Amino acid sequence: MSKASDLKEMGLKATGPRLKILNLFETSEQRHLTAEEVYRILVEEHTDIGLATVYRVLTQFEQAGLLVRHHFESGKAVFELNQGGHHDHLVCVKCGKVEEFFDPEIELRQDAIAKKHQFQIQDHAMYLYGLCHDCQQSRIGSR
Amino acid sequence: MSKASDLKEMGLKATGPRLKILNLFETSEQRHLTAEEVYRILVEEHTDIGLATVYRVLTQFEQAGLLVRHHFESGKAVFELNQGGHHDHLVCVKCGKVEEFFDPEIELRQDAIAKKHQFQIQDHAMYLYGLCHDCQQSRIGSR
DNA sequence: ATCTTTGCAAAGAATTTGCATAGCT
DNA sequence: AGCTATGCAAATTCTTTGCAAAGAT
Repeated sequence: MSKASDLKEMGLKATGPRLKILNLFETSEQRHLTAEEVYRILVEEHTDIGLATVYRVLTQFEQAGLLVRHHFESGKAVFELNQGGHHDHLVCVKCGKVEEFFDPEIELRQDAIAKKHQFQIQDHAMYLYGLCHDCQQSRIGSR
Repeated sequence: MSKASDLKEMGLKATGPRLKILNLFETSEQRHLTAEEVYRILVEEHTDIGLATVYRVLTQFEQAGLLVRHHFESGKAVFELNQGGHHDHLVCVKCGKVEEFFDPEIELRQDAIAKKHQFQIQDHAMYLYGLCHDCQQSRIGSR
């Protein structure tokens, strides 16, 4: 019942679609999912939830701080569970794999830069795009 | 005639629309422009160029390495002149102002991280979102 | 003259919204 | 019961494409 009460605390009723989508993020081995991917997984699981609902729920969860929305260079929004700590991303442009990292040195430099520019930072993101280890081997179109 | 020959070198004919769009990026005080903004400026300048052409030319210029395309969190693509040196961005979430910076220390850390994760980096981007100096004063919705 | 580019309108992809029905509490 | 959430289809927003007419070399 913890999930249900989590939702209620943020003014969201504990409905089937919401619980399922939240559960999906908590159990999927892929931490980073697009709306379409969430939808497709739900459909495959015989769980019929409309795509519009997926979009609505993802947005609500983002506003509630449960999920974080990212904009990789694909044009589609990608969501991941907000587990507190900030981190940045390595994105494989070939297979789509995403790895996370956190570098305190970079964070410090960011703060210093913001101060120098008199910017009051609210959020920040860093993306490194390239080929992951696996995709460096077979250079010609695997995937 | 330099601009025209620049274009020809990359296999693009030196047409009016292309020269005008290139010139716009070279002279506008706003370095970062969306396709719509380019289109709007051209329309205001009595220069009638179709929106589709703006999109096509921007994409061609990006592929030719003349422009760089960014995806800030807005959902719209933003273009800027490629002047060689890589740099990152501070983006004001209130007024939209964009400031650029380059930090060698951060670049070094990024390389180290990529190596550790065995990623072969092709591109990278860092965005700091927040309030610029001007927008910190009047906290309640200017613009 | 030939091959490229443009404009317009239509098509597409991602996401949002209106509204009647179904679901929580 | 009463108010919120969902599903579906239509609407939006950003961007791309097809095709005939105009432009560049």
